Amino acid sequence: MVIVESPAKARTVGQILGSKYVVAASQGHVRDLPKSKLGVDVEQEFEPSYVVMKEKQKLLNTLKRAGDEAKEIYLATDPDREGEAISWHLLTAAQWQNRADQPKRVVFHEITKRAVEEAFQNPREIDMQLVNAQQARRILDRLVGYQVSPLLWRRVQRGTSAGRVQSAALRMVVDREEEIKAFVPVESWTLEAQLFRDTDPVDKKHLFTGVLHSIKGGKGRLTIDKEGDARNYQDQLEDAAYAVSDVRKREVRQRPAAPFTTSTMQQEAGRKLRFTAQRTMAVAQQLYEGLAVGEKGQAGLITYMRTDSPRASAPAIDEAREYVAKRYGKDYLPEKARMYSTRAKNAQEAHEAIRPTSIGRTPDSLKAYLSKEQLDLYSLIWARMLASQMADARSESTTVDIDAACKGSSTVYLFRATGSVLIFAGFRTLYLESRDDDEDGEGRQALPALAKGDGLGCEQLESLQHFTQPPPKFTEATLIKMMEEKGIGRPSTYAPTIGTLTDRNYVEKERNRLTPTTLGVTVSKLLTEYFTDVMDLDFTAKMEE
DNA sequence: CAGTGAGCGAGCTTCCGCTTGACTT
Repeated sequence: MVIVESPAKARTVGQILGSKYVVAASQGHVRDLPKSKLGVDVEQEFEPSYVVMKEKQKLLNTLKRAGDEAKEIYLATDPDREGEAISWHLLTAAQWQNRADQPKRVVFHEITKRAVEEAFQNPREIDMQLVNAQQARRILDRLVGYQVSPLLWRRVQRGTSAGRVQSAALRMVVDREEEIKAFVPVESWTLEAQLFRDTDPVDKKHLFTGVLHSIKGGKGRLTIDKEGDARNYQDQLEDAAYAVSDVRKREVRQRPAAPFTTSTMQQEAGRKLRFTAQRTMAVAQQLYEGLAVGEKGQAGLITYMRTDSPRASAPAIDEAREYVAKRYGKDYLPEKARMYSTRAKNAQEAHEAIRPTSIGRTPDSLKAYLSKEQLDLYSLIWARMLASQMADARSESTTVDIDAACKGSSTVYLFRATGSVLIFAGFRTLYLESRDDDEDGEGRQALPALAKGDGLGCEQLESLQHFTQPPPKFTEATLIKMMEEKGIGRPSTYAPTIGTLTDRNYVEKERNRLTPTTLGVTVSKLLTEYFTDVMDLDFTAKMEE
């Protein structure tokens, strides 16, 4: 008998191993600390007392019976800290440690025939160091959560809660709100000239924008704080003579984004599809478990959706590259396969990236079988994976320096115009990651072909007022991104944690922006004052160490 | 004897991370 965590995974592994094996799923943890009391004896070396989870009792009985009948037992839970602990709990709860034939631990990071077979050729014992690390994590979370929360019931109101992850996330939202409130906008001005080549007709098509950059021969960029200064420059530049003094071009390459992890998928589905993190996960779960597609029956459409790894398996990369070559041609295929690695803190990389189980299953071919939500998310996952193995996009970026010689004085000002033209779309043909800030960025304009010495005309010169902007409020997407960066929470908890913050009435969501409530601010302030260590954003990172 | 109110004790809220399914709307 082989035990994995997820039923869908059990099906796939079962197909790989064949009929001599029974593959069953534990459906996550089967034992935990008791719900109604602390369950940790602080006086006795923090001894935990575990109980079988109520909803898992029947399942555990079934697993135990099947295991007792089996010739051999393989514990094939996920290859991470929690998975190791699940194996140990299964072994202990089913009392298999007394068997003549000890259960063996096997691990694989991808569900391919090769990886699974290799795992079964290299079984090992349960790694108690890893199990103990999990127990420490569990006990610590319980101590913080179950001892600090009651304090809030007494001091603030009943039903409130605190915890290592939720309180750190709450603090980020509260701190951000404070930054926004304390923000003092700083005024600045720019001078923008609408220019044209003096051999061109003066119409909208031939105009381009140059921005006052510096005084020729002076050092550093000109900064203009006040309207009066801007007007002064504008007066000096009245009827100035403009001419190109320098043209610089360089090629800019843009690389595709890595295949999805849970965090990046939640962010991107939030931005592009307006899904909440919870919605994204529910739909992804449906795609993972598979749907009746065509005549082949049930098929898992994507790999596992709770992962912190952007790495795709070698066969999946090969398949994507073949598809790119065939559909887009050789120009769109990088010479070597692209490899991606995680930047996230505390990543355990137990699973692959989130990708289609078969690139050949195009979104178009699934249209008839999927709901709109399923199809939208699948299309995103499919395109993201394929694009990750496509060639860079290449643009030519041009910087033009323009002399503006003032009439009636010897002063020459330097204007600068920047432009960018896409030369080769590469992966952008298929997929472009959206950004959190809406601004498209300057310098995207297409410039006319300019050369040193070209005379220019100025159609219009205007002074523009600007203010520095406060940091933006968090959205679900940006909060999840920040949590992952700081190593707060795990793929399985990003969405539920945001749920907790809203359930507790700590934050409110309005037009996708997260704002702390009075209650949220009160709780965060109180915790920060009295539990500085727990509220320290580095607490989790330090715990990992 | 019925109604009222003070006083006391028991039970409840709560964590994070792994998983799906039962249940409600």
